[in-house]
Amino acid sequence: MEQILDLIGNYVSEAFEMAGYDRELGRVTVSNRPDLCEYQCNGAMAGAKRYHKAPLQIAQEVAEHLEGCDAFDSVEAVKPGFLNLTLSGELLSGFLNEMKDDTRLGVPEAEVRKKIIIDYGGANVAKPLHVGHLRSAVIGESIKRILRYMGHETIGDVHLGDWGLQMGLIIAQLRSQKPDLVYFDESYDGEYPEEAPFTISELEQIYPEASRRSKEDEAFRAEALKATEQLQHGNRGYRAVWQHILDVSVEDLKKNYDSLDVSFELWKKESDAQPYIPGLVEYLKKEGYAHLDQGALVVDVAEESDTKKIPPCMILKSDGASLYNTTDLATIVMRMENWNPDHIIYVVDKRQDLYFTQVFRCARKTKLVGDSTELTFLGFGTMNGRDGKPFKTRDGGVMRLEMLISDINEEMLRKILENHETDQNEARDTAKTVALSAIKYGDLSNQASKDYIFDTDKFTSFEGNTGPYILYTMVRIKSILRRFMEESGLGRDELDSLVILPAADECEKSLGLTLTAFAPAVLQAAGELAPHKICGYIYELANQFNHFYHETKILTQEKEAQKESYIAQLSLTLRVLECGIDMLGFSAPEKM
RNA sequence: GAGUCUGUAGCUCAGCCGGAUAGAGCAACGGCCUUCUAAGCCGUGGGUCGGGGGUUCGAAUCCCUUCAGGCUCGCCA
Repeated sequence: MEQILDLIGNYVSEAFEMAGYDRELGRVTVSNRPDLCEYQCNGAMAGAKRYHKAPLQIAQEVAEHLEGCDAFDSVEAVKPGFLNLTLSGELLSGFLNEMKDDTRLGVPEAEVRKKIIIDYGGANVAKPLHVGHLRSAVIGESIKRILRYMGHETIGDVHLGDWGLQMGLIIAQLRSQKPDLVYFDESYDGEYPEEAPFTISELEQIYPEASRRSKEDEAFRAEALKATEQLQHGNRGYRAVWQHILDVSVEDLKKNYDSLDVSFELWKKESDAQPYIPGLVEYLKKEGYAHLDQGALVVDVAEESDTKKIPPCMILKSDGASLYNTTDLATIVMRMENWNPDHIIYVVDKRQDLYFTQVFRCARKTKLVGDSTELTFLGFGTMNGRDGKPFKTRDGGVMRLEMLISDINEEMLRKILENHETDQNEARDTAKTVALSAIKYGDLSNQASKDYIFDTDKFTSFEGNTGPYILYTMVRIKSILRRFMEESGLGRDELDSLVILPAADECEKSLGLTLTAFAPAVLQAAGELAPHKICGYIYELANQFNHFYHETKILTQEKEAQKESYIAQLSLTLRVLECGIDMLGFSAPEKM
């Protein structure tokens, strides 16, 4: 369906044309002075120079042509040359009725359906998720959902870190702790046990211990390096241990991501890209893209327009070993070969900006990706504590994501039980739902690229611009709709066949106008990969509803048609909110 | 040192591809629950948009400069 601004703009453009001006000047925007009008057109001022006329005069001429136009209740040409527009109630209600009958709620589908891989999560095997992983998961999931709503084919890939020295460290450490395990018996040639020789919590202790040890124990470090190499060259026992590490970790990671309502279509790993490396290196050498520099194999990626020197993209270290760059390039090769995406989006810490610039340039220069494939680095800022420094536990350690979530869950449960007498189990479920909204909304309502302060007190206080406020608003609507359905006998879907009448008063009209702004908000969020635009919109809509709710008696409305109109509008409001929070990655409870 | 990002109310943030009186939330203060969930609504106070130039009819927004802070700058990921 048509966008509201286009719909209005057509009338105004028509008027510009009739008055003898370029119809392009008739572009309409939402008013930034709601006290004066609902929509505005600044075209008269933009065209003043071109037509050597006072802007106000142009505006007046255009206004004359709009006189009697039934799309507007009023059209005014004012001061410098603004055209102030107030929509007619009929046009608005007509639009809303069309919107509620549209399964897409008025949001146009992307003109070209693209295949988009979103690389987010950033999890590593054998290491617990910590708060630093929160942003990538939450933002990536939301981006994926927004793009999916736009009609794109989206593929989320967790791109697990399961390769390199970290694996060797774990194996070496395990070997020194439990040397008797069959995996370390080189003469053993039977089947290895199905059961892993460690639990996830043991595994999570092994890595930090190994990491610490490698820094002070040279011999141990050498051992770990050797183990890494042997693993990569197919040592049977090490492979089996590695597989156990993977299995145990992935199971645990899935559990954690589940609790965040974050899911991945692909659980590809760095190791999956390794087979592509030899061919990649060969190709880069053969085509003359790569050359040796200080013993390392590199591809130059500097460009003339650079404002500073961009270092070359390193393919192989001087000792011949591959590195992160190599794996990332190989992953691109793998993705192109298997999925041939139109777009790959990396949701990664913004500190990796320069690094990804190198990788992207390299991939493009060496034609690993074609011109039709877009590569985007979506860098996010650091999640800080209230002191403005990276978020830590009270004693200064790295906080596990699990802890953060359970802290917020508990706090939320406490508040729910404090406010209402409810069933414990029900309250627990509700608390989880609300807590998730608090965490996700708290993150997503900030611009992704900026650092933000994760203030536990603020997020759990759920007042103002927070996830819980949005959910509370939705619960209020659900409650009204539930009662209406009980008394009318109508089902949830049937509510949407009720007709929305022209607004009876100002606050109802405001709500309606805000509803029409859904599509532009989604389009902007999708275009800019900016979930915070969805948050901003949803918050505004929740505000408008709460205002309307306060002013209007809905269920006790005597005129049946009016009541039904209210209900239809509330139902639409709820659907928009549900759609919005779904794009953010959380959902609303029935009660709270 | 170079590059880059950020600087908006006491605090946390929107607004930034130029438009009318710079917006929210928190905190402070004052109202509103016999009536659809008060986790709500309404109101008051609070800003030289870091500073200085410039472009423009018009600048928080664009350009230059300056100050302050963060981050990055080839064999880590």
